[in-house]
Amino acid sequence: MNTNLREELKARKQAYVQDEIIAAAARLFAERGIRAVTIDDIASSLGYTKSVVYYYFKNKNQVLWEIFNRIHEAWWADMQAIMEEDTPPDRKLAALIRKHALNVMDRTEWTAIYFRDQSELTEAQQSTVAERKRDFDRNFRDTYAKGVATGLFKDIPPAIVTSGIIGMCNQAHVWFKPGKGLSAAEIADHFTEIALNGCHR
Amino acid sequence: MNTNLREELKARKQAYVQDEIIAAAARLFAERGIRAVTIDDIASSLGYTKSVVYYYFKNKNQVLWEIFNRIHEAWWADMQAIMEEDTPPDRKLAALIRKHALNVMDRTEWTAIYFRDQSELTEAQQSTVAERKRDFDRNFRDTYAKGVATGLFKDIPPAIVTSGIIGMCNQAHVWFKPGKGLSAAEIADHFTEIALNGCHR
DNA sequence: AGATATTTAGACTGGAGAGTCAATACTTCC
DNA sequence: GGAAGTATTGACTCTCCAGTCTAAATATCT
Repeated sequence: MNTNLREELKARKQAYVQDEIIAAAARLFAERGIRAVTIDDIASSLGYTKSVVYYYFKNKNQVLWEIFNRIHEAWWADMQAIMEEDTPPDRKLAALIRKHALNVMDRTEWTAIYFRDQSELTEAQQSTVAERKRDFDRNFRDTYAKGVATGLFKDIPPAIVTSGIIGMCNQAHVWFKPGKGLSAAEIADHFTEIALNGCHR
Repeated sequence: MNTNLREELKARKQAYVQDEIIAAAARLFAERGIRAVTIDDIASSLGYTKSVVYYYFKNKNQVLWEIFNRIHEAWWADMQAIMEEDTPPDRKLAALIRKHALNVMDRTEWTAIYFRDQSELTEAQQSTVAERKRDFDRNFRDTYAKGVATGLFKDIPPAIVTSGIIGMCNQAHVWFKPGKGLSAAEIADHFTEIALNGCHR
């Protein structure tokens, strides 16, 4: 009778284990790259056997794809929130940069996987990623272009400026170590300052 | 009798084929990542069989390591030349940025491999790479620090500023496509301008 | 308790690919 | 022409790993 309730409970429990597996996989993938990580590695890093992973995921690709989806969901939600604010281009750009820098440093593993293992996705998945990336970049670009139009920013091709700025943030995943040196927030602030200063008219 | 001459000729010929193999490997590695490229792939992209590659290289790792060495040699030589010039910090930093941006865009494959496949090297090779990277970064950092000391640059931790700037250049390997949009030189100039403007006091 | 649904273990298959080896082709030199 | 040195081939081995399958263990419900 309570079959609905049971299904729900089951789903919640499964979601929990899936999260666990994804987190473990992300750690390993980021460190060594997908191809160098076996399903056994993922499982045994959690004290499970391979079969458990295959019980919760269809195959290796699905684990990876889930990671990509989570990256996107998190980044995109944050970006949407900022885009909806009614602020002038310079403040909006500052917010975008700061948030992106923080996101990268908050989850350096995700960023590492995103850049390193994109080619391991299927063609279809890769197009989806490309599309999402276009949307992401466009928000940066449009914000910059608006700033140029209102005389706030230097008249440099928006695609170049924003690619540079986004790149500055992205690469932080390589060198940023939490707990060493400046905090993520401090670094994000510096980056924002440098970038805005750099393109301010 | 002309054994010296012959050895030399042989060496030159072998070096030529090795270059060919390395170039082919670099193209493939950059596109798909080391683990996804077989020795057969490399060989047959040149019309050879696997054995030819094994005739010229001990194993897959040596091909990769040779690529890393060439990246380093090229980048380091360029950097040395700039460091030896007797110019003020701001002009020196500008030259470093411009050159690095150009190097990245000139050989996007190399940069892709450098960032993506570093973990495929042996421990010892990885330490060597880390050491070289430290030297590379130090030149940027010291130049910036000098600029701060002479009041040219903002007083932001040099490691942060320069990591940001280097990152901006590095990431260009992901999106730069020669022949599309601005040229590498134009982009390098814009980056230099943005960066210098960004940290100028 | 016992029936049913869910989760885990472990053994197995099949394919792919790194690296080896012995045999063959091609060059160069005398 | 033939001997020594150089380059190339293709068949073979051996290991590793993704993914499957069956059976066992555990939890849940009545």
